[in-house]
Amino acid sequence: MTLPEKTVERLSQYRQLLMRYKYLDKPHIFSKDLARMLRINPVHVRRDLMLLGFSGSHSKGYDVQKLIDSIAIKLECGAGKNGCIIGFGHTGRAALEIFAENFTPIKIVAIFDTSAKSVNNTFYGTPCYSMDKLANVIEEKKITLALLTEADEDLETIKDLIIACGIIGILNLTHVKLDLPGGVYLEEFDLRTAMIKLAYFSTQ
Amino acid sequence: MTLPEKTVERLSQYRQLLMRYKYLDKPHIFSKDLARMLRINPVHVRRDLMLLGFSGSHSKGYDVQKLIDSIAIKLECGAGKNGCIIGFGHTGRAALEIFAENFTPIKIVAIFDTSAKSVNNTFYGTPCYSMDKLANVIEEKKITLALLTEADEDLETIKDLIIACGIIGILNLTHVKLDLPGGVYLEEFDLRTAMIKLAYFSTQ
DNA sequence: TAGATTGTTAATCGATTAACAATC
DNA sequence: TAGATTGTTAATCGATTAACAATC
Repeated sequence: MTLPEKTVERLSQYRQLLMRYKYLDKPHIFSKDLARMLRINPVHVRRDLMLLGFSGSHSKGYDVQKLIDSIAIKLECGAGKNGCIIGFGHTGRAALEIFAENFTPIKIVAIFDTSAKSVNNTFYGTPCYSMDKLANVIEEKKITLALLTEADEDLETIKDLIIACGIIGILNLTHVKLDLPGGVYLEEFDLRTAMIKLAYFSTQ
Repeated sequence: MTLPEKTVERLSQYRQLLMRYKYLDKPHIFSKDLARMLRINPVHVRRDLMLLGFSGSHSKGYDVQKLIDSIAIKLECGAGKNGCIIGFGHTGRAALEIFAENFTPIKIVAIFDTSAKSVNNTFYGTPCYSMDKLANVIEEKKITLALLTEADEDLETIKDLIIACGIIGILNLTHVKLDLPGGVYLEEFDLRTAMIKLAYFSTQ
């Protein structure tokens, strides 16, 4: 049974937060404390954990380590997935830093770029390939997720190519709208649109 | 009357798209064509424009130039707003590039960073200041929007300071959750969470 | 008139939250 | 028992979309 989108978002955040919390050596946590740290409603926490199928205790709250494990099992589906970064400008570099410095269930195993300066070098241990290696590397390394940033090449062409090679999830950080076949999941974020929303709602 | 969030997002995208479309010298456009280019439902377009108070013609569709102007007036509230970037790592640089290369109603007029390499230089014409200038520059340049990226300093302290100086909209690109007083609008994007969502839903 | 399009309402769907029973 | 918390249902709210009248 598939979890709602927002529940998945929050579960991922509960886990991130609890990973740090557990060093406080408190073995249990109440929904209201978890909620306060994430600035959300405690009912959200309890409902999300109910959907996860995780139970707490009326007197002690939720077992921190068990909850971390339970979320990990559900979200990681047992094993980490391989991802790649396409386009190695500032956005691509920012993304790589985040994945290099933090434990996440996704492992970035390849970078693709057109610039001669980057190609054939490694960054945080991740090799950068030229664009014409896209198909080969994605297939060889069994990469299923792609983080798409502004690249010099035509995005539609890149998109068709990577989907043909086995990419089933794309995070599109460019301003270009992509037309995807069924079976490929898309997540998008457009900085420009976010700022315009901000400008509008901050003065309402 | 305040527009729904999603309508504001789409209006901003209609405008971006039409700015390019108008060079095709087609003075009018139908809702279905606009919708197809943005991969959305034509009803969305018509409903959004209804909420904007913009009318089309049954035979010709919508006047492109008039629609661009009408969205601009609504979203820009008459004048561009000043924004700043706090933290000038890769994320901050990626953002600056986007705002330098594209016309948007938001003008980035200051960058703040701790690194001696960046401070006192200008990037795409935008000056970079040291963090201790935050309060002064925000007040002097009448900056109301802030784009927050990972910085060395404590984010809670920065947040309290900039709100006291007049910031009313924050785009938080860090993984830290911010607690904001009423009257300050918040927009957030967390790359890690987005990738985890992608990993989960791409295999459902 | 027939066909295509706009404009608008009502139905549907998902996310949030109020309410409250059950439990410790 | 009283008080606090979990677990769950039902109500509410916002976003999407189906349906259709009005218009060219």
